[in-house]
Amino acid sequence: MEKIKEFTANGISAVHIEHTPKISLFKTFDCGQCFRFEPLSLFGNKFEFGGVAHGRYVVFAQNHENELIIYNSTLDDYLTIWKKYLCLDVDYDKINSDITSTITSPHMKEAIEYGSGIRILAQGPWECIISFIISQNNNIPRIKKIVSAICEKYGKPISFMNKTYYAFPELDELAKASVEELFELKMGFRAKYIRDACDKLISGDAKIEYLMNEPDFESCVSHLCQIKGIGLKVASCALLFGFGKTEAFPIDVHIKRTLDKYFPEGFDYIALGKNAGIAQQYLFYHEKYKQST
DNA sequence: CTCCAGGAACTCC
DNA sequence: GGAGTTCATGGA
Repeated sequence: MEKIKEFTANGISAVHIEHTPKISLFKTFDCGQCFRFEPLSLFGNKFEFGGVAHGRYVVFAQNHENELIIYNSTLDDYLTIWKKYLCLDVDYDKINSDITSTITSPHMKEAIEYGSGIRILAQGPWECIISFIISQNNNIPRIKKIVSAICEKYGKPISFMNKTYYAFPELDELAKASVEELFELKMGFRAKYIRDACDKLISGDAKIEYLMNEPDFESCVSHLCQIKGIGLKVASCALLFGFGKTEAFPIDVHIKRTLDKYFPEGFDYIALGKNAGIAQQYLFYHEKYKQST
């Protein structure tokens, strides 16, 4: 059972939660699902990650896997915003054992153990759509640079400890950008895709509300694929990370590599149902970061 | 120099 | 309907 205390650090309101479900902040913010958090060492904890989410600057910290410290947060913020954002209301132990019993390959088990503690963040739908359009044929450090450039140019400033951060711009803010202005942010051919996403979301050809309410996954994919620059993989990432549609199984170069290498007989992600996205994240993290053959 | 990065559109046959 | 090519950028 969680044990929660509020406190202040350097005049900043904070929350300390003990006995949390297992979570690894390092893996969660290092696994390539989120482009807006950076490692810090401000408050003397073993792991600290700061960034903007839900329109405010926040620092998540921990010293072990069953603990969480949140700076610039009240107890109420934790219960109403951050607990959900960090997916701490979901039973990952059960998900992990369900994955293991569906996919019996030893490699699946190894990937789960290696990625243990990863949580799929509940990020904003709109932010995810744009971020994963940027992600195509791109690498994570440069994706982060481009996304933060977008925020600095079009998002609202947020002040924290004498520094200025920027929120991810709302649709109407980003929609002011011309293709030429976007191109200046070094996103290359993706500029016209961002412009098209803004156009279709403003005109109503594409609707975030539709995606939130439509239960059929394939219908959501088709709906997103109307937008230029969105194919199956980008749509799957947006639906997984931005809409909580965990039946998504995005297949990128790393996943393709790992499926070829360890599952030559095929990988039935449909059989995983709502656990497919979490299994995918374990496989991705293992393939990308574990240094071995 | 070439190759690659959380791909998709375009152009051929 | 598949297979190859192109698209911007920057780091290795």
